[in-house]
Amino acid sequence: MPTISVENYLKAIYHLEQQGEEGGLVKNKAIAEKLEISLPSVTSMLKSLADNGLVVYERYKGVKLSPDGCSQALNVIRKHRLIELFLVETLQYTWDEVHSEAELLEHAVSDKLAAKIDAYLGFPDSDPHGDPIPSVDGQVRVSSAIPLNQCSPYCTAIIKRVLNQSPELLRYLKELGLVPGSAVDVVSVQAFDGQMNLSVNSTQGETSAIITAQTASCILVLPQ
Amino acid sequence: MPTISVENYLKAIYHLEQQGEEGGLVKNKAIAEKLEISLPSVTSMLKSLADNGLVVYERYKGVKLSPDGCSQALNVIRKHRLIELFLVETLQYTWDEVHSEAELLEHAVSDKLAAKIDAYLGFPDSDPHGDPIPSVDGQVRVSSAIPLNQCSPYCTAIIKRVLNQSPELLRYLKELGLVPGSAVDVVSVQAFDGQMNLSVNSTQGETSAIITAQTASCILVLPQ
DNA sequence: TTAAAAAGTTAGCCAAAACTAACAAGGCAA
DNA sequence: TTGCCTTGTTAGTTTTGGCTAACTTTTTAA
Repeated sequence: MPTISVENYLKAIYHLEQQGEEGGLVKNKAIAEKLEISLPSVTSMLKSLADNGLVVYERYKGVKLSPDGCSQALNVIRKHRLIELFLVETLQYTWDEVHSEAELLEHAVSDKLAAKIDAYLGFPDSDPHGDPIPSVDGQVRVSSAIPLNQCSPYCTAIIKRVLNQSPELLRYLKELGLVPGSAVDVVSVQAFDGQMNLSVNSTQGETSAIITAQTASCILVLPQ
Repeated sequence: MPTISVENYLKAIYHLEQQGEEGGLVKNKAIAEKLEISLPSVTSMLKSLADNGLVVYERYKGVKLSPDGCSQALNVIRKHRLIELFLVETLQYTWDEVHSEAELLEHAVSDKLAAKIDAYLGFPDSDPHGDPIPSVDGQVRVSSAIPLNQCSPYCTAIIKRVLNQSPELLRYLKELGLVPGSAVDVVSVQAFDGQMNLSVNSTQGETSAIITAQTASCILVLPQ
């Protein structure tokens, strides 16, 4: 069984692979920053992961997950997301609280418990942030959702996912009704800084919101 | 925050203090056996725990928990038992499966999560085995229940607790209806080996069971 | 093209928590 | 009381996974 530390590295590498360009290696620096660990520590861990066949490591270039490493990463991410949804569904956690709890629990939940949670929740597609829940065999549903800041005025779209785990941001978005499932109309976009004026149709009714391009880039939507 | 290893030592010392005589020190050997760890490892950890004020350690004699160590032990045990009950209540775990899951999860559950589980379960007194759940401030309800093997023929009693986490034994007892809440009548006791012939009144109805004195000693009952 | 900055590596260190081997203390039986 | 067996301790090693300091490679910008 991999250690907690190994699981965290695999998860970090997986996430960084997702956000980097197709086929590119993940840089050591990026891992160091994500895990808040020194660069030499990363180098030494990558060697060890490579020795164990979990990553393919090219000196001075970076790493990518091996098939084995990828499936282990997905198993942890699966648990993380199942836990998040479970905490919201059963214990009335809010979507800004669950990430940090899941970050600890993901390493202590057995495959059996994950399967029970999955069944209890009715085999859900995604967690409270809209992040897809990998299946037991490592399949991840892909989505064609795009960042909201790429939408033009008069565009109408449904929010599918929020790519940020900051509790402050999540509380702010919830306040504005900007949560998965809500519909947004792009009323206008500031030419010079991309600030967006939105009309939001959420469970809280019809409201309006003004957010920065930066914030909008974390919100993935499916234009209608 | 204490490490998982430290939490396990504190928990083991607590349990051994409970089963030893009042005021006696817990022997290093007992800890080593309980945690399946070598004696020198125990010695060195006890020194470290003593340095951190978690135990009072007397060389060559043994240890006892300090007030601080005791409250930390109880906090872990509280989480363990809440998790056990939660798994049974929400995810249809059986009482023989929960101990090993809780053994891992107890170190990853935050105080906040424990409090939410506690509230969700309606502030329960005890876990599925009848073990008392310590309160947040470290209070443990005491019970006057006695081992079933100390009961005489014609005695009628209610099962309060089972002092054993072996899945095999637990499945066997469940089969016989010997679970907390069931009523037992002692029909007869073998003079030479203490084997007990019981009449059991459980949710499965009226049945009979023959168990060894050893097994009976794990079953705590309140005579009526 | 080249020098400086950034990123990556190596070497060496530390702490936690395990281990074995060897020695010391304590307790029981003859 | 003595001697042996059990228990406990010390000393020294290992593994994991961090760290800093110093050096090397790669990238970037002048």
